[in-house]
Amino acid sequence: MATGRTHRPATRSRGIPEATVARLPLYLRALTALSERSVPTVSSEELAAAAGVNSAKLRKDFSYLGSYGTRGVGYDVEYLVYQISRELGLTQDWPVAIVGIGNLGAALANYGGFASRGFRVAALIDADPAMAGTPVAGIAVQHTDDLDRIISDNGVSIGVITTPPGAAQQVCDRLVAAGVTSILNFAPTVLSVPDGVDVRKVDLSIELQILAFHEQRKAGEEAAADGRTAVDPDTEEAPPMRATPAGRKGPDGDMPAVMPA
Amino acid sequence: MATGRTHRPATRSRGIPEATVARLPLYLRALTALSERSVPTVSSEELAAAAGVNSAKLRKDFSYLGSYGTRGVGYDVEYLVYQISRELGLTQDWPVAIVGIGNLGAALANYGGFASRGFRVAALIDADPAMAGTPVAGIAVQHTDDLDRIISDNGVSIGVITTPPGAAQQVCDRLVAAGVTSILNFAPTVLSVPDGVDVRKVDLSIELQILAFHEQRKAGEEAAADGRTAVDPDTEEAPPMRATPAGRKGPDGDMPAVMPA
DNA sequence: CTATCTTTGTGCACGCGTTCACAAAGACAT
DNA sequence: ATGTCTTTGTGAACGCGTGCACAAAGATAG
Repeated sequence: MATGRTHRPATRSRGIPEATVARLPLYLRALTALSERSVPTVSSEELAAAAGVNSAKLRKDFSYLGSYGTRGVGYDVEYLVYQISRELGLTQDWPVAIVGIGNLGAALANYGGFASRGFRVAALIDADPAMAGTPVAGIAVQHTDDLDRIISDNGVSIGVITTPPGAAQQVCDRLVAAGVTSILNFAPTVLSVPDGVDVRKVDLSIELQILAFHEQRKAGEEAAADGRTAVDPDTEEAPPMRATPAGRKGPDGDMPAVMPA
Repeated sequence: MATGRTHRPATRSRGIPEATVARLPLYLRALTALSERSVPTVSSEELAAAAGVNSAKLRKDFSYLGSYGTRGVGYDVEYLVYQISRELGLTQDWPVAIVGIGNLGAALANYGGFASRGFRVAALIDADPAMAGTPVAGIAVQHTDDLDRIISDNGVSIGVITTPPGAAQQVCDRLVAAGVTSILNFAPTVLSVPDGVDVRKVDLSIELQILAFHEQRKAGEEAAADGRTAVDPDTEEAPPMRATPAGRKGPDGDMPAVMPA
């Protein structure tokens, strides 16, 4: 830039769209790969392809961070890596606590991708007294009773919940009370938290159900296109009408057969 | 290639918005809980609260499925459970194959929430010959060489990828070639697939980075509100200017120090 | 049957995010 | 210096999703 404009356009900094924030890690990953291959610069077109997004979208996203590109050339890889890292807050250390060391919790503790970007598994917490002291991924599991102290002592502000659904809200409350203000929830439960606390949820079951919806739709369309009997759910109707006013579902649990008058 | 076609107006079927589809599993979960408590009917207000959404949004979502409520009363729980299950395609069996039986893959195989809704782990596949035959979650792991046959024999149309990032695209290609049309990707990679194949990604690292962004922002605002030195990233500037035109990042891997003229 | 009360279903307006399309900016060659 | 060529940065239009607010529908009571 001619005038070396490194200053924010006033209130612009607070206005990074959420959708853009969600894509920054994607760009960062692609840029890191380029960096490792010692590629000095990339065009928006190339980077967009690597990140799997539209190039116009990418340019607009970067424009929110400031103008870090050079027209006619592209973006400097190393510089962008730094800028995005800084914007995402990855230049600092983020101690993370995982609560609920079952199959999933243990897998996450062992997951390499975790530590790779400034996130450090600072503590593993479980409600089972028998697990206390057991090392998982090289870290001794601690008991829930000490949750408060553990969070405080380690300065944890990001908590990961991998408990059974029944315990999630309670654990969440305790984490928040202890000072955690960001939560990544793997339990299939809707967590309620006070203002100022961010919750992001990862739900395998929901993802699969969304895929199933599209899968079913594809199957229906395909059958229709083949001239065969459509399997389209809207055509297939024949829903279960009322059985008995007090009818309950069977022990199976998922195939009801009741409907109001 | 990725340019794809433009003649796909998002959701084409009976016009159920994608955002609505993503919420249906949420409603279903809340409804199932009510069903287990033998609650006969719910109002949109109650159900919305249980699902953590706005009641108007919920009503509008349901309106896309048809009018299944009764004014002045609410919705019949059992009936709604069935309607949503049917719409999502959960009344049928979905055999799922998990490829990459490491920490995460094994955890998923053991995850109970998987089988709970019509999804059945039909096969576990791994590239390590030493794992072949080893039972995980009661299922013998099979070798990647037989991927094609395994998918076909079990009629798998949904695949879950939990391999290291380097192998993900290759595994994806093989799954698609074998007939899989829906993929749930846990590997931190952008998968490219032909039209007609749906991919959903679950990325722990990205979720954490998004949380870190907001966490950093909160910390900055709080500091500013306290009248102390702001930690606002845009104020903190002092970016790394050019080092040497050929300067590369250190072995550490994340703190570059280069910038173009 | 009429009146009142509850709750659904939806028309409408608004805001966010995406995409197009192009002018401006800079590199590079002559 | 001038011209050409490449690529960024962004104004503007568009479409989707959200939430308000209310009329219509039905239950319920008298």
